[in-house]
Amino acid sequence: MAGEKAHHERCEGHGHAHSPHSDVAAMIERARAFAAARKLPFTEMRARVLTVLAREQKPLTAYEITDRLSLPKKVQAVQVYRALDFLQEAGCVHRLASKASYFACDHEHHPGEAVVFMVCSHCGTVQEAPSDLVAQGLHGAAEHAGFKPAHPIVELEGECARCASNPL
Amino acid sequence: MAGEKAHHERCEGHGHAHSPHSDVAAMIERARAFAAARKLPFTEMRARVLTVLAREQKPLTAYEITDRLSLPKKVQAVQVYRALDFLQEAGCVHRLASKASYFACDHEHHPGEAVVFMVCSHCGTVQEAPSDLVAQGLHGAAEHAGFKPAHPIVELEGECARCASNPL
DNA sequence: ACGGTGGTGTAATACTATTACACTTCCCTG
DNA sequence: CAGGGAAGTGTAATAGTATTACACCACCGT
Repeated sequence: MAGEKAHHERCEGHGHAHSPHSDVAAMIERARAFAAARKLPFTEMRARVLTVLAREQKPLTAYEITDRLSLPKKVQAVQVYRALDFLQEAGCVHRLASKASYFACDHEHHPGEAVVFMVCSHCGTVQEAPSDLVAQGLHGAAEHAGFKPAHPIVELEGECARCASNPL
Repeated sequence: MAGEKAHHERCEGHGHAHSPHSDVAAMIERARAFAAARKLPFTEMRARVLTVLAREQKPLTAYEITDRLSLPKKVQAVQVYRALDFLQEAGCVHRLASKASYFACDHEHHPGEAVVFMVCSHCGTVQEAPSDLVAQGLHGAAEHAGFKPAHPIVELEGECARCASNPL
């Protein structure tokens, strides 16, 4: 558990989904840098989708994003999906498989890392936490099965600290 | 890793998704026992859905199951979803969140256990492997965040041993 | 000017999952 | 054994998620 703890320490600041909105501008900047590095344009649509997600604490479905962007002019879901594809490749947005929804992420992920998405079933917020133990477990299971691992999905449904203490 | 290995040993026989079809009858029997324990009927629809999944090595979508069951008489998706709900509660079927599909599982899962679903991106088969390390990692991440864990989803996309050795 | 890569806008469609309701079966209990 | 309730079925309709197709546009390099 020692390595685990150290890892958490190193990553402190992560997962505080309730903080105001952790610097939307910085997230935009990160996406812009990714685009520049690949010589791809960081278009207005991409910026608008990322901004909507970055302002929200909770994951949104593609259609919820579509609705929020449909003023002043109606936007089609397919446009949002295209932007989401880009933003996911950029690592700025993750898809929550269990809810078919998307949320912004404000920090880098490293290859080989396993990140746990903790989803509150009460308020819907997501906290991310990297876990070396989970990564080792995945690696071990794969090795034992002769399986060549690529992309892990680790989601944990439960109740966040805030909701547990605010019975409401 | 010692505990991990022991766990694997104890569970040997798991995850051999390629074996003929690991005793459809036994899976039916397990579902029947679950139904009996709850004094619920193990109906024909439930048996048909489970049989289709148990014969298949790969996950199927609800609509693929619907198609397979639509002879001699057309079946509606909602009937399949109802049977799937029951079978999931019985622990005989799992949902693969990353693919929105369902597959049969021929062994018991224990509370607190974390099971990795290894999904081959080439042939689509799923192998299951419980991992104590993953369970510990999830628990640790949750504890660190003050998060009360309920239901974990752990899926690992990659290439299975068979596909890796059969380049085709 | 030209061609190519990549994005946009629009429409249509495919795929996944749920709700609603009328009807039946079974059990159990009074 | 009539009545009532829990649980399932069959059917139709609808909600929600994601993709395909295509015509057009903007930028970049030549």
